[in-house]
Amino acid sequence: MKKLTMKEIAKLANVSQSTVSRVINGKEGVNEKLAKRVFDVINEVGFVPNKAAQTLKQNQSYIIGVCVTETYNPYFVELIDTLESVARNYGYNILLHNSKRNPILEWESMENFISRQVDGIIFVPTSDYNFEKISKLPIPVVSVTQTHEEFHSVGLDHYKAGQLAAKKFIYTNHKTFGMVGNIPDDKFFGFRDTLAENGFTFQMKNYITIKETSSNSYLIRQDIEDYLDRVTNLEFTSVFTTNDLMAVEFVKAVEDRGIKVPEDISVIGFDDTILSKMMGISSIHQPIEEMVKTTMKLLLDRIEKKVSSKKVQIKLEPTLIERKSSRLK
Amino acid sequence: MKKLTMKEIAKLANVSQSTVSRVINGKEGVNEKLAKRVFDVINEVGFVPNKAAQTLKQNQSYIIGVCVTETYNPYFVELIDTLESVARNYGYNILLHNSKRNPILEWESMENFISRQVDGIIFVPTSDYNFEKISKLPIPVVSVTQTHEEFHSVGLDHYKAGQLAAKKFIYTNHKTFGMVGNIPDDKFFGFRDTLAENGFTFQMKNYITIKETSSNSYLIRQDIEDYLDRVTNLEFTSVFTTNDLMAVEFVKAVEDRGIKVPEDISVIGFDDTILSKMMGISSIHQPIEEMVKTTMKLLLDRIEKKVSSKKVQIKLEPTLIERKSSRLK
DNA sequence: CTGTTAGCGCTTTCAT
DNA sequence: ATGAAAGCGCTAACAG
Repeated sequence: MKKLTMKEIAKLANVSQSTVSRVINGKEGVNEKLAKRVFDVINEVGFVPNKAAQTLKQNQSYIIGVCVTETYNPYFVELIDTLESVARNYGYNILLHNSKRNPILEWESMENFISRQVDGIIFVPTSDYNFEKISKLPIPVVSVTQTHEEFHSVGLDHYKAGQLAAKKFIYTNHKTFGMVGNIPDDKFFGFRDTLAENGFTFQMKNYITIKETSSNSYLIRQDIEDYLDRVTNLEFTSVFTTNDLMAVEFVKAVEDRGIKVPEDISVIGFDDTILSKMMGISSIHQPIEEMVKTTMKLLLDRIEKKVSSKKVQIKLEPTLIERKSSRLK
Repeated sequence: MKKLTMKEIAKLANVSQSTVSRVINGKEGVNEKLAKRVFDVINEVGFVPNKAAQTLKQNQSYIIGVCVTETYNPYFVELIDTLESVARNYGYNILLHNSKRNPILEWESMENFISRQVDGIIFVPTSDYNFEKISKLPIPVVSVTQTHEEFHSVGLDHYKAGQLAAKKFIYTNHKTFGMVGNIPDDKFFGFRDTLAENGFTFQMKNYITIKETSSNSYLIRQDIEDYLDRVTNLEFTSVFTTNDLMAVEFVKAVEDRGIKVPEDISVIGFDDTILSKMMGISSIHQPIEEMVKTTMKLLLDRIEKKVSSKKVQIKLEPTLIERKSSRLK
């Protein structure tokens, strides 16, 4: 195979270059015989048109820029995979970047996207550091996973997810509650508020903080061990974690210390990934397929119909998948 | 932010468009004052050059096409992530495709890569179905993970990996051996041959076949359960699995039937992913970083220096990471 | 040192 | 119905 241009195809088929273009793009009104001759040549030599030239000419690349914050958590991998499939069905390719929770890299990715002429951007924000700049980008942007007022966005209702976990623990007769997470977020507020509404108070000393920089199992485990070393014994019988990685490491850490799950403590994770499935840990399910389809539709509507209007936020419903890590107290 | 062109920057800075180009590309011999004026305008308005135009003009896109076969196995995710990091350090972006083990999709991806003017391709083959066509592509191609004579390729030495597992089992006094995998491959041959060299014969009835289409934990588990239902009791005390997903599902399946790991049976997995780490399963380690760096260097050498020559295969050394799933019989 | 100009491969208008 | 020609944004050869 050699790299070919339409000009050369035109010569081989003995037609003009614009005719080749018409044939390839299925424009009406090309003589059937000519069209066939062109197709034959194309198939024979394996010609594919140069998308850089098409992009330049049409001012549209059929690429969507996707920027995630990490891939260590299988949740994001499933998200990316689904995005790729759905985008492909619409005739788009994905340009994938990983900001690694670094706002500098995040902005670099955005510049790269613009530079590559992507038609739209789907991203998981690192923080609000670049919010203003990103919201001023000259192409449609949708943030995914969590909703933000600054963007079109679709995400799970994290507040409700917290409520769901709290309610489950309360209904199964737990009286003391813990959480594992980074800095308190909507999941925490939902959890805490629901406890409060039911006459319980969340004790901040039962919040196990995982450092923002603890991005893998080993580091998460360290943070949990540090907590466990400090408190000597756990003052709660139920715990809700911010993602499945934390749930897994929490379960392993306490079991190593002779505390039984779920006999001594109930655990509910978050994301419902392969990890919680494998380990039999209860988890809040993320409807990834629905989330991605909604996201893509939102984005393509802005790209194709140029619907701009005001920012829309779409919150999806969490559901709890019960496994063997949680039970009646 | 608005989409801008060099022409508009030129007007704003009151210079010619080629001067803007020179400044952006750091060419020598531009008056400092002019350069500063141009930079100021660029920074003020946030201009980034149109890469589609650059690609068209320079016939080089600084994109590398990457096509993997799946992302359900965390091994591939780590591979992709590392590829992205290393490529970025060299100034390249990654265009990611997933063939899902489907040769039709694989070839579509290759055509897309050519169409997008990627400078080179790194891929994990689905099968040998497209080998001939892919080896004729007009740009450098490297296959990764396993070596193939048809391509420049870098991969682990799978035969040696099989040897390693077999030796471990033999040295720890096992007398009966099993394997879990798709159709027999180099890992199997290394395993079987090493047993033979030590006076053992691998019994094919101890080979648990996982269907090629069983691409997730649930399906793998089904295949294992089918086998277990059929044989009533296991005729081996040691088993080597083709990847960590299989190892995990095997361990869970037998433990559900009251067989203890490692007391009753020793298990060695493959890939040394987060899964085996989490579950404490011994596994053959893949040196991903080394593999990716080697791959990228091989590819960039062909891209930049146009070193063509004959195909080179690079095989990396496997190592065994011992955890608690294997022990002395 | 800087500006003018041609041309990368394509789509699309215009002319025939 | 088909071809000729302009132009997308950029780089680089050429001219001054």
